[in-house]
Amino acid sequence: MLDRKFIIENPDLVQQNCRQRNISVDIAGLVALEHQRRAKLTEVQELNRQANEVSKTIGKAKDAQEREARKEEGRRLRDQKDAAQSEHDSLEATIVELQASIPNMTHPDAPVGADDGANREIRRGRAALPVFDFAPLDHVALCEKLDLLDLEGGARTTGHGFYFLRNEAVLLELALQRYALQVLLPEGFTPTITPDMARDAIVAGTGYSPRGPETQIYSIENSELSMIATAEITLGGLLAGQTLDAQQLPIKLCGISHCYRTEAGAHGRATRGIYRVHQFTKVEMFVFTLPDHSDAMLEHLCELECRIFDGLGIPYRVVDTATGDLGGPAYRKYDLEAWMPGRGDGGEFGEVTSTSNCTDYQARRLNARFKRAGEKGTHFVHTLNGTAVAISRALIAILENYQQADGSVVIPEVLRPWVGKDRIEPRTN
RNA sequence: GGAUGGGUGGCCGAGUGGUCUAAGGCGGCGGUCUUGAAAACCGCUGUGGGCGAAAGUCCACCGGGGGUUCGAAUCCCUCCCCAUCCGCCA
Repeated sequence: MLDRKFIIENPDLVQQNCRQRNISVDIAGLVALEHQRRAKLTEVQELNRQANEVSKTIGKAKDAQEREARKEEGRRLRDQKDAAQSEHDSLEATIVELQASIPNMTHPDAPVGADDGANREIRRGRAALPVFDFAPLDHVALCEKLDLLDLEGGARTTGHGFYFLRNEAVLLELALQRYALQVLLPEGFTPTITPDMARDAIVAGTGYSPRGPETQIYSIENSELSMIATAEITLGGLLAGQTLDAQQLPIKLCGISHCYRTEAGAHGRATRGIYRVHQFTKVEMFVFTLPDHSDAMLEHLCELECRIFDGLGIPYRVVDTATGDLGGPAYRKYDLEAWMPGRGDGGEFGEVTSTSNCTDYQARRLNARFKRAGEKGTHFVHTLNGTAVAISRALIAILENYQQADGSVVIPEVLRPWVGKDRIEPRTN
């Protein structure tokens, strides 16, 4: 959520930002409503003040008759106040709804454009695109040969979009988690395993809608809990409502969780295999910083993501996400797209990680603040999140890039200590 | 899941319908005194918001939400959390 004062004071900037981000919001209308609301608030406060004054005189009233007269006056004032208050509250509700639909402001260097076609490639990974002297398979075919994945079983027990991992796929999942931690722990991240469910209020505070037709989130019936779509939700929620000392920042967490996504509205873009699934495991970085430090921290998170994929030896490109393609909370976002030889016709890049600087947009809704010693008042922290490893997609990239002519898949060197072998051989039985 | 007791400012803790404008203490900040420090003494002390050029002033906030009342930290409902005991359980 943007700061309301900022919106009121900079309506043109905000309106222009909305246009660039493909969001239609009537900022002038919001400003007019806010002025009405403030006038109403002043009225409420004045009535409240008068009513409080009357109440104080009742205890000191001389006799029963005066007491009754004062009570009557108090009742009258409170009724007036309640009426004004409910007018105020409905204005407030309208404004909040509008305000929540306004996306974050945008980094001046982010490419301007309507959709992902305007995303700007800013970097390539160290590994070159693989050259195969045979026709490379996609991960579904590879998994079948190597007995790594049971999509039918997933569909039977749970539904389309769920899967069983088997054999070396399981070892790879665990190895990827350990590898990600190995890279992140020396960087000062606190390893964390978070709940896979969160209160709806926390889900909403992080910027996701827990319920409703458009939701990406599974919710638990007869409860106020939802399955998390990313550990960003629980890690961000961890400091909801807290006020930190400035010296405690930055707080760098890396959280391991399962992620559950309904993928509502994505059925038209259904993809083969485990590229788009309802459940996967992810190691997520989440950082709370001082406002001055969030730009540099975003670069750092991006650099860590690159380090992880360079270490895996997977070719990738980094794109600076265009204004029209940014999610609401992001001020700037870098996506890391890995080369997936089995995707599309002769290989395509597919998104494997994403890192965003949400500035104070998420913190405002979460009410996560910091305080500088000796200074009056508090400020909102900045929050950033970034994928260290989303297992299902990393798995696709590894299997497809490391496949060999004989149908085997070589294990990336950095994972071998945890997988315990160099290569996944086709099953012969 | 059941029973009981709790949740009050940065912290401890008093407060069962109206001088609560939340006692008292600790901590912190400023001052007096001192060569310096300590002690002692004096003053200050949270968050959000409205109006105002400012000084200031007003409103809200005692775990969250709702209710009763002219008036709620205090009474009622509900939810959350903590502690202890019991049951169940990997």
